[in-house]
Amino acid sequence: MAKRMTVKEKERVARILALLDKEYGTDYRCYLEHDSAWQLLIATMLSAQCTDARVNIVTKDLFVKYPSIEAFAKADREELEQDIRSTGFYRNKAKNIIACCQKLLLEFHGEVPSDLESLTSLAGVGRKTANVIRGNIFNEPSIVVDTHVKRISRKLGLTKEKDPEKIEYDLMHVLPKDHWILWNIHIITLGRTICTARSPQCETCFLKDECPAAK
DNA sequence: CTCCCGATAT
DNA sequence: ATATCAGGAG
Repeated sequence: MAKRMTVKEKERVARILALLDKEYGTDYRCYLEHDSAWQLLIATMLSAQCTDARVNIVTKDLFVKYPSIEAFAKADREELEQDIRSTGFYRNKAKNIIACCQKLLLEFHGEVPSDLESLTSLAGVGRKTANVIRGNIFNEPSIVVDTHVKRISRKLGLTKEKDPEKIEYDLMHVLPKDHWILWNIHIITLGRTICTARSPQCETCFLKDECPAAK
């Protein structure tokens, strides 16, 4: 995406946002169930290459068995691996969760930090997971580039990049700040229902008139 | 770039 | 059978 948007492109983006707001509302609802910052952090770590529905099934029991950061920090690695097995990548995820929680206790007083640098210094926490925490827990305007945001932002012509960090910067220029957090939720909702990766339903999509890929 | 990996839809 | 799922690290 060019650094400067034309007036017409700004208007198109505004129409897209209005259509999304109209269809899905502007209430922010996180798809990963949690009742604390550290729970959302672990749920998001588990969500790598896994559906949010599966993560919610696993975390329902997981957060009963491990009710605190301390519990995860001293967890038996092989036992935790089995507890989270169905989310995939379970060896990496178990190792990362334990190391992450140990570091939270040792270096962050058991509190989930709010800045990008601290968050991404935690094992298994990359830019995407860090931005989920910043947006959801701390209400910091942040763009989360996951598989749906990547695919659909490119389809809509809002970026031509493939690198998530470059996509993030493009979207920061294209989207008004008050829609940064909402963009993820709306695009994920769209991506799970209409604009799926395997068989997008362009004919019935409410964005088809604004989407270059629908023609 | 590769590897990690089970569950599900197509 | 294969592509895909709220990615991250080496």
